[in-house]
Amino acid sequence: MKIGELAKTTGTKVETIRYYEASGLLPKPARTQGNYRDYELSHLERLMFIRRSRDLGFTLKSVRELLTLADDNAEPCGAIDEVASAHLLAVEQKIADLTALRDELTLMLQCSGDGTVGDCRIISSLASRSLPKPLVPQPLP
Amino acid sequence: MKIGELAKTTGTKVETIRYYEASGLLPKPARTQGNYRDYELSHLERLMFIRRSRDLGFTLKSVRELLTLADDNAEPCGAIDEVASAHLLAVEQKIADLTALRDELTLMLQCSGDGTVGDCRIISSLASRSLPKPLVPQPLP
DNA sequence: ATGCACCCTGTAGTAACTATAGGGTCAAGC
DNA sequence: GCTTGACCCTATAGTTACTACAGGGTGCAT
Repeated sequence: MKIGELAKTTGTKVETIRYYEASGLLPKPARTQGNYRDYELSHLERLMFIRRSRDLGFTLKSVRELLTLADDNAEPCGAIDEVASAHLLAVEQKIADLTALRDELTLMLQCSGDGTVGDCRIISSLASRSLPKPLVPQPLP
Repeated sequence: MKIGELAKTTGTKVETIRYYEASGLLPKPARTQGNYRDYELSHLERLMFIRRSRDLGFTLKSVRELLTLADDNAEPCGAIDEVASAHLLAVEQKIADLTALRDELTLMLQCSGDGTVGDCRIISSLASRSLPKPLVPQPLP
């Protein structure tokens, strides 16, 4: 299997596959007469694992860890659980952070774009540490 | 005001301030006899604006845009509103993506047992299950 | 024999910093 | 007058996870 086929099958870019090989995530495949990479099923499976882990937001460092653990079939499952749990926690923290951020942005945006920059609430809200005065509906001048 | 003081006041690292100057976000300040940067109040205000925007998740590209718009006091507020709204939308998308991701991770972790890697459900879930859609496609703009 | 799609290596670029190396400045204390 | 230490300077390289060339080789059909 040539690299282009592997790329298409796994939905990965050719350059990315070569990058994974260079960083030691994917073992070097055999080469054809013409120096083309020649992949086996095992490469396909490993690449799928990597892609799926990446889709779930694991860093390459974590993927490397997971692969090492997965390679040792006798290893207790706990270590893997730990990596995954830590990641879940990080994701939950990120969601909390972004939700707080969204709320603040929403508040900031309650001013509509009728006036000019001189009295724009968004700008003043960005300029000062705290949000501007609460929005009170006012008749346009 | 020397760079260290500015850094402390705004909660920014000294290197970051120099980086902002190098990338044109913060105007070059005057220099003292000994070639130290000498900042004014205007620099402090501009840096606060930048930091606050960054805290809200705006990219430096967006911050640059906001600063340009904010500098022109006659500019209608609409353009600023647009930048902020687009960002809010991106944040909301990111939250949705991460939430889906969290659910999948949670599901994956429910299968965790006390066996060994050989029959670890997390590993097999990483190895074979495919996602319906890319969950975390792009970083925030 | 020529076109084309594919493959190769190697390098540099992306975002937004952070971290070093190797030096200069300044005020205080002896 | 000299040293110590805290601060400052520039320039360069490293971080993450790729992506994009440049400049060339291979394989197959026409």
